[in-house]
Amino acid sequence: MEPAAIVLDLNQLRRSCGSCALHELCLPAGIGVADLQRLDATVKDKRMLDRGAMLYREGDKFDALYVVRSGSLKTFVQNEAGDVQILAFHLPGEIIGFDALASDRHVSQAEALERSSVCELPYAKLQQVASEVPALHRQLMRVISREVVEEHRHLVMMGRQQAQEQLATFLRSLADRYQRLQRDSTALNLPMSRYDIANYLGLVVETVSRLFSRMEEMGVLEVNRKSVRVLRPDLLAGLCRADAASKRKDAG
Amino acid sequence: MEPAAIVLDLNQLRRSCGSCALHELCLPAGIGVADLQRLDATVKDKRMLDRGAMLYREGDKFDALYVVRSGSLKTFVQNEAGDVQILAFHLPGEIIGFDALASDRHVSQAEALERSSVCELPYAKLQQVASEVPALHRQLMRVISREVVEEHRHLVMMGRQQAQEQLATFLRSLADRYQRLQRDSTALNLPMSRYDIANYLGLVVETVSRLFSRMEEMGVLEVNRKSVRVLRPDLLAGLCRADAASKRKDAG
DNA sequence: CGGTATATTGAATCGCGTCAATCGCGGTGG
DNA sequence: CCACCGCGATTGACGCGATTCAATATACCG
Repeated sequence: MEPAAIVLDLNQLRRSCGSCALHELCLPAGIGVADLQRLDATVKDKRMLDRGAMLYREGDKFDALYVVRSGSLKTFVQNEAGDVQILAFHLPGEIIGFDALASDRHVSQAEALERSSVCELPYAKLQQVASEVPALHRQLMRVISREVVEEHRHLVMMGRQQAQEQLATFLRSLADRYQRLQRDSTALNLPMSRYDIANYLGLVVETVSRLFSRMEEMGVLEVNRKSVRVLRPDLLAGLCRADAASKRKDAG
Repeated sequence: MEPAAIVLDLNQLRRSCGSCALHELCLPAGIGVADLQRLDATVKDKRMLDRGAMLYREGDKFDALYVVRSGSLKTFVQNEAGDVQILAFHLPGEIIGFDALASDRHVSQAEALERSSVCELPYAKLQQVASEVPALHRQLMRVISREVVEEHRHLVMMGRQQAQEQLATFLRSLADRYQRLQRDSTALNLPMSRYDIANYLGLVVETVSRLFSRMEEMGVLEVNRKSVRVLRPDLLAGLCRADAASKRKDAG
């Protein structure tokens, strides 16, 4: 698959979960030191992905979950006609692949947005360790549940917000995750294209482009292609809320 | 909480998972007979809910999952301003409450759409049994994963389809679930209001109403308030697909 | 340096939301 | 049993926001 040189690099890069910088964001969170070693043993060597490389495709047999270690990925579904809907963008520390648990086959696809690395967690091994380490099981369930909650946010964004609110919400969620990663949450780097952003929000690319321009005029952002500086986080937060009653309050 | 007479009824109605009609759709699916008894022991008495009654609210402490036994519920999130987004409608055999696993508190709400009954699965007990019955664990993971996949469908519907396609897709998904329940999938009974349907799809109630009328004119449906007859399932299926390239094919 | 994909901007169109009026069903009380 | 009331549902007229179509600008990559 990859040149031998790169494979060697990977082996060098191999680290234990215990010493990983993402430790607290990742599966090990809340797991004791002793059990950590057992989890550690299940992690296969990291995989490097070039920009545009697929981590898994729809229909692929499910055999592992993946933790984003560096870089970023997008996950999406695609129908027969080729239409794509992006489900999420994934930053370091985030775990992907849960869609396949139901049917043993992936029903979505994962693609690297830039050169990225992931830790592979073979599910059979993971399950075995989890059966002996209850804390790991709880943690696994928590992580899936977080994904469910995150999708709720996506649904609210698409269903109740208008375009500008959506983009503001998207940027804020990105900023929040930057903060968790100890990055400067006002200096966002957008690894995905405008098309990706538009697709994720259920809009067309022109609308997204116009909104970036408008927010720049308003003095909220400073946009420069993939680099976005948040000049006024307070204003950005304000743009997320629909002040007027949006569409419907309570469906009694 | 409830009158004593009703509580007595509940005790009478108490059935084991093994003899439940929903057996194959519910948590027990794929669990051996021996283990079934252990699962069975964790199920608390059923709860009856009148139309409009809340099963849980946002912020409630998480202590159980629930299986819809009869009737139907809606789950939704609500922001500070009171805006509601309906996440899903739940028919018999479906399990709800997974949103709370992440934080030990519910982040969504569940309300009965009609007089309904649910089986309560206290999570502490469930976890204990699951730790001794690996098959149950796998099944639990599968069920959550199904929820993730179902939300993907909801996202695609909202993000890529226009109003008429959305309503058609909604009706078809309902018909599919009717079929699983061995009900006549061409005679749909909509327990939720037009407001609920509109909210679920990210539309306003007038649009939904107009679409029902239009589909009736087209000869696809026969609509009578809450009762909808599907006259032409083939046409309905056709309405789900956006023939034209909808917004964006591949976000490469 | 040229070719191509990505991004921005403008003008015209249209689908859906908003506002408003009416209908029809279900529950209630006289 | 019927008149009344109230809420959910339907229908029409109108306006706005987002898409569509089209042109141009800018970055990226060989």
